[in-house]
Amino acid sequence: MSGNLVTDPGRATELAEAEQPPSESFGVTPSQRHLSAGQLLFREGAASAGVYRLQTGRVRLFRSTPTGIQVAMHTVRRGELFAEASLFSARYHCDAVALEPSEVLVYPKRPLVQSLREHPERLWIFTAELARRVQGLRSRAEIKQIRSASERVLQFLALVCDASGVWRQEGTLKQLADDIGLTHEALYRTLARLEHEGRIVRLEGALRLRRQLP
Amino acid sequence: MSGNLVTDPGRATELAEAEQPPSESFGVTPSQRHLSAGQLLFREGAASAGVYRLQTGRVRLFRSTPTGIQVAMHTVRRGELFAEASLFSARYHCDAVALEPSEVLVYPKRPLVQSLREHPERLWIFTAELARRVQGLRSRAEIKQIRSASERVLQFLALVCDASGVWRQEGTLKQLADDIGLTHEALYRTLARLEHEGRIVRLEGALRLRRQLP
DNA sequence: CGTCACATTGATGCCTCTCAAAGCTTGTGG
DNA sequence: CCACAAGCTTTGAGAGGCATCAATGTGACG
Repeated sequence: MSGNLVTDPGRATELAEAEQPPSESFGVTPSQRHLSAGQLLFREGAASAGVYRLQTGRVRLFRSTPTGIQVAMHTVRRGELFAEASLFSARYHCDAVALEPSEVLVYPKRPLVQSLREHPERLWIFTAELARRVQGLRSRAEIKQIRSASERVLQFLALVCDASGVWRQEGTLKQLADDIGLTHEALYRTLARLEHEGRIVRLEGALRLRRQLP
Repeated sequence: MSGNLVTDPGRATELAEAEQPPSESFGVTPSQRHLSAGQLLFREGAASAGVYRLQTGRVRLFRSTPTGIQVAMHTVRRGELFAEASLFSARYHCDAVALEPSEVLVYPKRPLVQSLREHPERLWIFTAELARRVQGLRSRAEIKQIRSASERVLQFLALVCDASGVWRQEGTLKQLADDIGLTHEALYRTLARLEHEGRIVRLEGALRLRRQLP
């Protein structure tokens, strides 16, 4: 029944949102936009203009609360789609600010909505990407809930490694530390300890998880 | 263009996934299923049978990793839809186990996919719910990243309170502690301290955030 | 009235953050 | 080709904060 429109993201991609292939344009040709550090992309309450995909740099979503506090909602990662909810709402629900010089793709709202409406199979693909993102966010949240640094690292590796237990790092270990919510010092110490305990092996630009003996 | 199909979830619901109204059936009549504590709902690799909504109890999603470790992917909350990704995949990507006696609604896959395919407006609503969930998960993840217990509580309150700064608690404080990733002791202490410092007011079944003077 | 779960407070210890410093790699410019 | 800067990597010392264990109070419910 599902036929050729079924998209199976596979197992290894769930935490690797940032590594997804350029992916669909959903029938819309996006325009590119450059943001300098500190520049505002959109403001809470403004009419929603579209959906964005971050190509390079970093963008943070803020929300101003009734009591005047600014709450960070999310820090967008490279390759990630954001402000999807603006498709279903007339206005943005948060501010978006570039933390560094950044490049974003803009999918203008009207054409995108029209495209998704007129081509249900595109909407299906869009929905599939959202469902995948929900999965990824859930596992990420679960990982960050773990208190122990070593347990957190081990579970992260278990989740993203391939069949032979190897995880090939994309960026720096410092970035990894940030990803899993540790300071870089804590991560370095933890990796050193785990290797000393024989639970992982450190390779050139990669980590290998060793199967524990019972 | 978007017309009457646009669904605007509003501001206050983003962290309150569990409090969403019974919501759509997406054109499918779900069946109910009871799970006893420890019972397996579905297993990784099994043919995906449908999508679920947890009514009462607790369900946890696990994943067996290549190295044999079990990783907790997510703990489902009351009212939450889960296993949505199974719509786009032939097989489940994780195990689902009831932690307590639980009631789930089952939306069988075939009819649901057919319904969503034949009625794009239902798919649109389904997508909107997913987009909302992405928002909610993001803010929740951001909240949990905050180290300081008092900051975490304050940001949570700032995010979910109404215009007058009041948050009406739905369950127990113990549940709140679990939601925001604190032990209940730490939460009680934090609330006591925040009230003593004059930053919040504790009401009957509610908390009020006091606007800070500059 | 007894049980059970939530609410609250106390004492202790461990773990991670923080600050600090040094080695190492990479890139740039003179 | 060398020197310098910048960022990542690594290790050290100290402290603060939250988890943990423990005990008591309190309210609901049968």
